[in-house]
Amino acid sequence: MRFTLTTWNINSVRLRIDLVAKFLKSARPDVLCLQETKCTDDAFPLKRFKRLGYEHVAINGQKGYHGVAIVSKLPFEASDVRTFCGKVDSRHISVSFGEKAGLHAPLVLHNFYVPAGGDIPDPALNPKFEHKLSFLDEMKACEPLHPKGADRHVLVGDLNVAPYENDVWSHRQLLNVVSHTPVECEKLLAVKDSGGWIDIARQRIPQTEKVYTWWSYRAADWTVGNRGRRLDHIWVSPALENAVSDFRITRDARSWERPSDHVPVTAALEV
DNA sequence: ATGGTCGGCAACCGA
Repeated sequence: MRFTLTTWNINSVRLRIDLVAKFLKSARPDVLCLQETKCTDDAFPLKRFKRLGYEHVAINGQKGYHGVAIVSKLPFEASDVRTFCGKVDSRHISVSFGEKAGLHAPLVLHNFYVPAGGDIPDPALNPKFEHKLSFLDEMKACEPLHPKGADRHVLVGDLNVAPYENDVWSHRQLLNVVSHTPVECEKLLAVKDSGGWIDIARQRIPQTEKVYTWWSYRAADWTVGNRGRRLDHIWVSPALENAVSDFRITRDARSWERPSDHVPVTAALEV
């Protein structure tokens, strides 16, 4: 069975619901993981998703900030929410798929929105950067993010870190810019390695090739110089390493009308 | 070298 999923930081699901609909009508992933929905659960545009054929929805929203959701054509067995760093921020939601979705074995999907970390890359001066580093440390220590041998787990989201040299437009110029500083890159890779996760973008695209999923709003023309970063990730557990049959970044979405600064990232898994 | 733009929500905060 082919299982397709997309992760997309939508930067307000209510404002951009028409863009989401446009994407879903064309790409038709089984599952869409959203970050920065920026609304409470009762304000989430449920009906619109249901009309689009995404009847199964798990939401962890909050007013004005953050917020994550998983919308799906396939039914879940269960969903769960975790908190990090002793805050109530809505930055995680997970669901499990199984028999109801037609799967012969369970598949667990985690959707994360890691703190951006503010501007100053010094945890002593910037509490937001300190929060980001602590969040990554807690992810590393989080037992459910350590899949065992045959576990079929997927972790996606806006992880707000571009860990490798060619995940940013200029490694040299971004070394001291939050999202690509050595300390946070090391911590993100420690999360990945502690769970044995496989970063499927880099499984499928050579490390020598530039790959981006985000382009800043702070440029008159985002295409000039192609100054992007790879902040959005899809990781799979070792049991799914050979199950990945497709990976794509919908770069066009950055030029849609009133776009998010992030674009959809999609994978297909043979499960 | 610096500042540049968004969205939420109604003055700035977070990104």
